[in-house]
Amino acid sequence: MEGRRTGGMALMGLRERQKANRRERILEVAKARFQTDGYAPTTIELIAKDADVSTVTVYNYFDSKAGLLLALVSESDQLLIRQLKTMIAQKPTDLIDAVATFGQILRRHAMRYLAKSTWREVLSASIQEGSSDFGRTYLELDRVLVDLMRSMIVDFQARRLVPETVDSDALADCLFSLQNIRFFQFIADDNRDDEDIDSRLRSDLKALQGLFSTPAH
Amino acid sequence: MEGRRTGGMALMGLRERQKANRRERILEVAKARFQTDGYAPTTIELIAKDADVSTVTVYNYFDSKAGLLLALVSESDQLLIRQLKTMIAQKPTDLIDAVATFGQILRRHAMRYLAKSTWREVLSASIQEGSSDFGRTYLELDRVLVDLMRSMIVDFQARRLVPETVDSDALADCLFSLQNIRFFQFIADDNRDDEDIDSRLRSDLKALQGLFSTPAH
DNA sequence: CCCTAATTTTTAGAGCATAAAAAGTTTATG
DNA sequence: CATAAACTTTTTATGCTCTAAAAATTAGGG
Repeated sequence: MEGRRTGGMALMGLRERQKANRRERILEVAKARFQTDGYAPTTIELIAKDADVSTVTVYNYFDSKAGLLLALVSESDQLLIRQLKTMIAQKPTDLIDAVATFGQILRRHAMRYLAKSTWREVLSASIQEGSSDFGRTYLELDRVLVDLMRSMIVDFQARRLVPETVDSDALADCLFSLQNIRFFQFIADDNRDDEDIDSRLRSDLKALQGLFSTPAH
Repeated sequence: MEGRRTGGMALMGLRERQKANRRERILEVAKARFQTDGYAPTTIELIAKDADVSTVTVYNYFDSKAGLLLALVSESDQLLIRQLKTMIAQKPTDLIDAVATFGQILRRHAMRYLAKSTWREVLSASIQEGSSDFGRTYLELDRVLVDLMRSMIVDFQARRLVPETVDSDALADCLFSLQNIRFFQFIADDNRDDEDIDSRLRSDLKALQGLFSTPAH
């Protein structure tokens, strides 16, 4: 999956090495341009010129401008995953807090990497190109994050802080999804800040707790 | 809000009438083309020719191709809202069932209107153009749907089927959001059918019930 | 009936994206 | 080591979305 680290580049033939080089050069200049000039003002032609390739080559590597962006984003996975694992390893005792923190780590990571307007392009593209190669790569990240959420829940269950009768798969998927749609809303609106979404997510969970804590009927 | 019914068209001057006519003509031919030929193959030039205006006029009225699509979608609101109100008026006794039905009505309405691939464009555009005029119009629909969900919850509370201590605003927003992200997933994947999502939504709610029904710790 | 203000059309151009042919390299083979 | 084969990249051409400006049209008031 993540085998694009160039550690073993010496083993590759020249052709492969050049290919990896071009790919990395394109990603590098694209990232720099997107961060400084923004997504829309950065033209493929400019990226191609910076990376010293033709515009068509950029398309050969990344299918589309949005595909290039998605490739860029999925490169930042590792750091995010590490941060989330660290949080889980600290054995939080309150699930609501833990889910809220999970969301917060995601949002802060996202903001450190790209501007909201650029993230709108990412989310937009991930829906549109869900069946293309690059769309799938992005969806893969979601799968990994759900897995992390599940491992966290299983850990809560092991400590008897969550009933063992609960389906951890379903709960992980559900809690991640809830967190994810709040992330969407965070990205969609420039005026929504981190705290805003944090309290929203907490009141979501409080409301659900209130709904189910007194067995209905 | 919904004052674009042309009932009072006789009161308008000729200029206004022509404008309304052009607008409706464009929407009409666009809808027909999107439904028969699909979104991508339908060019603005073709729509303009069908509606007997210039291509630039289409842009004057709807900003973009996606904006035209969003305008089209928000015209189908009324029927959807009526269907949801009918369901709520039937006083369902199980909240989980009711939320699942809510989602089902939404999905079936959507599928009656446009193909999944076209809906992907809609969702994609609604994120991207969240701050533009047409983006706001679409977000407005979400607000109306959350209101419906809230009225349903308040009704449950009046019948003592949901604790009155629960914040109905927060719960409505949360349950709608959960339903909404499952709608997103329904649209994103051509291979996901209605039942698939229905059971997913139900297991979401079951999992949450299981989480909170035994007060943790 | 003419003027003006609003609206549409024309025109030109930038940028994204794709397809096919041409040119250039790398790798494999004798 | 030269040459052929395989693979990439570049060139070239084209279609579409979208914007901006000037030019043409047309409704409505005096």
